Order: sequence, then structure tokens, then C-alpha cells
Amino acid sequence: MAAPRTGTGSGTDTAAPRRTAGRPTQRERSDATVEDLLTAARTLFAADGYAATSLDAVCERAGVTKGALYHHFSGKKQLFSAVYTREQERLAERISAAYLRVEDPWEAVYEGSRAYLEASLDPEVQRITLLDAPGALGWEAMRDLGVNCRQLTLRGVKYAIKQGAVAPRPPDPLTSMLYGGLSESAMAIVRAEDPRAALAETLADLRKLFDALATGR
Amino acid sequence: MAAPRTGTGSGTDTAAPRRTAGRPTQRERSDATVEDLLTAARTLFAADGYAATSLDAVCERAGVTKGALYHHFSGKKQLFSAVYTREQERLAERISAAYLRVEDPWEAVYEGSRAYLEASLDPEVQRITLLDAPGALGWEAMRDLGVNCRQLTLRGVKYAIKQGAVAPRPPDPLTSMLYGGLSESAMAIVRAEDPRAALAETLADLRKLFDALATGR
DNA sequence: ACAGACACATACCTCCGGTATGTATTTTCG
DNA sequence: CGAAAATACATACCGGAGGTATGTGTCTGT
Repeated sequence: MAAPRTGTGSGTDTAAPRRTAGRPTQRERSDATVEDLLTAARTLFAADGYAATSLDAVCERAGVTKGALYHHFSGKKQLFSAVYTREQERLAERISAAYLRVEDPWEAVYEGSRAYLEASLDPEVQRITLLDAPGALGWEAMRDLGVNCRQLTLRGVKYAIKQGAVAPRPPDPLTSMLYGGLSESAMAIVRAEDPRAALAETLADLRKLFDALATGR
Repeated sequence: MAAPRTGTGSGTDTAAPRRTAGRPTQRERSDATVEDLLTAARTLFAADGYAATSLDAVCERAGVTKGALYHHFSGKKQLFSAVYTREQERLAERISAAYLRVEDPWEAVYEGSRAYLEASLDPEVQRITLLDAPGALGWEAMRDLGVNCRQLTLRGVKYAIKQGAVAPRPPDPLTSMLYGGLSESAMAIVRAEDPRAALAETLADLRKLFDALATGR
């Protein structure tokens, strides 16, 4: 998905910009600073939270000034939005990988849910995606994002229904219950006295829930 | 629960402070300004969100200055915390009322859940309790509050299990799934194309879920 | 009645998000 | 190839908001 850094070796670039020895192209400079800003922002947002993170701190950590930041992002909110988007993409990859690992469409949703739950146990992920994102971005913005975990869950549920792996029903309510339940569970698990046991119990409950909803087929 | 404004009529107050005609006691002044601040804050927090609400605006609306605010609250966070606490108490009352309306302990949890869901459809409630509270207060602070909806759900689940209305199981995972699912559902419902239909579908799903978990007993 | 506590009001400080402007580098085009 | 235009920043500055320090009027216990 990421655009490959323009190779330096190939001789004849027609549309590509001129390459003078060692001098980076503007696209490369841009991509590099954006990358630095995003990683710095993600670190600070995850550690201190959205509100407590100052853009000056982000810039200092990224090794640039606010001029650079505001050249690439419209403001703090959009910077956070970009970090959040990346986080969702990372999560979506893990979920998809787990989802595609099994054949049965309903069992696949279970594996995806399990992957989402386990990935959401990371405190940094929690802080960004579950604690700060709703207040900072708003619920609609989160849902209308290109790639996000909720959308993935919805698609999985729809497909499982279509394939007859679960009884016919409107997909949205189940999606909300499942996604919201998993998110809240992740928060509770890491703050439990015995997180390991809490995770095991939650997964056992989740299994029962999926079994109860599955058509015996 | 709220302390009654000291009655002016009764003649012999022994421990109560002196009453000069018309002059309010200090306790009354305090309670009144705190009340004004809380209502003003709740209005603005609900309308504009936590971050976008300035304390100056709250003070102006309450008809006091920042000196008064900081005399009663340690800062913006605690002011919001107080508003959130009130909101939770209001919700808890509605939930308890619905919960106590039916005998069967599991059915009572359903009624409480239904009440929580319907109360959470109010955009102002959503903004405060679901969108801003996690980021502003943190998840632990929300859970460790004296009266809150999650705690209520947990108690209801525990009691239903103890009474054998649902199969024996650890109560926390089910509580998280239920409470989180309902919260997310509330957000999705009000933003659905047809909120009425979405609510009906969600309640139907919720009913099936409760039936599936109930012991036939 | 008087001293202390209490309930504010006023003035000020600091930090932070955002903007306006300047500058160096790169790309494009004649 | 060179100049103009676009790009990618850096620097300087502004306004607002949370928080603090201090002053002032009102009530309360003795």
C-alpha cells in the first residue's frame, strides 16, 4: 500500500524527478518528515494522552519545527486522526490475518474478534483507539474511516449471515454489541487483578456466545 | 441524597447557624453556586464537548467568576468529574427503577439494560458519559466511581447468577460484554438512518441474547 | 462585638494551538 | 541551462485558556 521510495539505481526515469547524486527528492523529504512526525506523535499520544501532548513536544521529538507540522497537517486533530488511522490499519491487518486463517465464516469472525481483543490489550493501543479517539475525533469520524475494526466486524457478520452460519438477522445490532463488548472487555482485562485469568474467562465466554449464535448446520 | 436547604421557618435551631432575616447562610450560598456551576457546566460540556468548553464560558453562564469555580473545584477535570458523577447517578436511578420493576433477577437485568440503552440515546448523555469521559477521566476513575452504570450491571449479573437465573460463570466478562455492547449500540442507534428501527432491532437482539443465557428453570 | 473562617472577585502568569511570514531547496518550463 | 514557480520547511508572533496569587466582602463561633 505504501508507495515505494523511488529507486536510485535505474537509469532512465521519464516522469520521475531528476536525481542529483545524494540529494533527496522532495517527495522523499516529505515522506520522511511525515513519518517522523507520525511516529513521534504516536509515541507521545500513547504515553501522555491526546490532551496532554503538546505539538511542540511532538516537533521536538521528530526533529522538526511547527512549520513543518502545519505544512503536512491541518492541526492537532488531523495529526491525531492520522495516527489513529494508522493504528486502525495495523489492527485491521492483524484481524484480517486471523479472520482468513479459518474457513467457516462464523468461526472466522470469532478468530477476528479474538485477534482484536488481544491486540487491544496493549495500553498504547487502548489509549489512542479506545480512550482518546472518541472524544477527539467523534464517533462518526471513527466509523466513517476507510479501514477500521468496526467495519471489518460488520462485514464479517454480514458474510456469516449470508452464508447461513448464523441465523438471519439484522447485522448492525450484533456488530455493535460484539465490537463494543470486545472494546470494553479489553479495558477491563488489563486492569483486572489477574489479567491472564480475565482474558481466559473472556475468551471462554466469547466462545459460548459464538456457539450459541451459530446455526448447528 | 441531596441535603435539604435549611428550613427558614423553624424557630429553634440549636446546632444550625444563626438566621438573620433574608440573609442566606454560607452553606446555602455555597450550595447555590455549586449548583449553578454544575448546571452551566453540564449544559456546555454536553453541547460543545469537554475540550471545547472554556471555564470562562462556564463561569459567565453560571453568573460567577473563576474565583468561585476554583474555590469549589480543583480544576476543569474535577468539575467535569462532578458533572459526570451526577450524570451517572441520574442514569443509575433510571436503571434501578426499571430493574426493581420485575421479580426475576435475570429479567430485571434485561429491564435495567433496556433502560440504560434508552437513556443513553440522549446525545447530551452520550457526549458526556461515552465520548468525553474516557479520555478526560480515564477508565479506572469511571469504574471506581461510587455509583455508576457498570457497577450496577455487575451487581445485577452477580445476583442473577447467584439465584440460578443464568448458568454459573464469572460475572465480569459478561458484564463487560453487556455494558460495552449497550454503550456502543446507543452510539450506533442515534446515528442510524432510521433510529427507531435500529432501536427495535437492537432490543430484539438483546432479548434473544438474554433468552439464550437464561436457564430454562 | 470581634477575630477568624469562609466565599467569593480581580489581576496576572504561562503554556499551547494556530497563523503569518521569511527562506532554502527543488522542480518546471522557456 | 537558467529563471520562475512551487515546494518544504524555519522563525516570530498572537490570542485564548487553564491555573494561581491576592484582595475583599460576608458570615460564624466565642
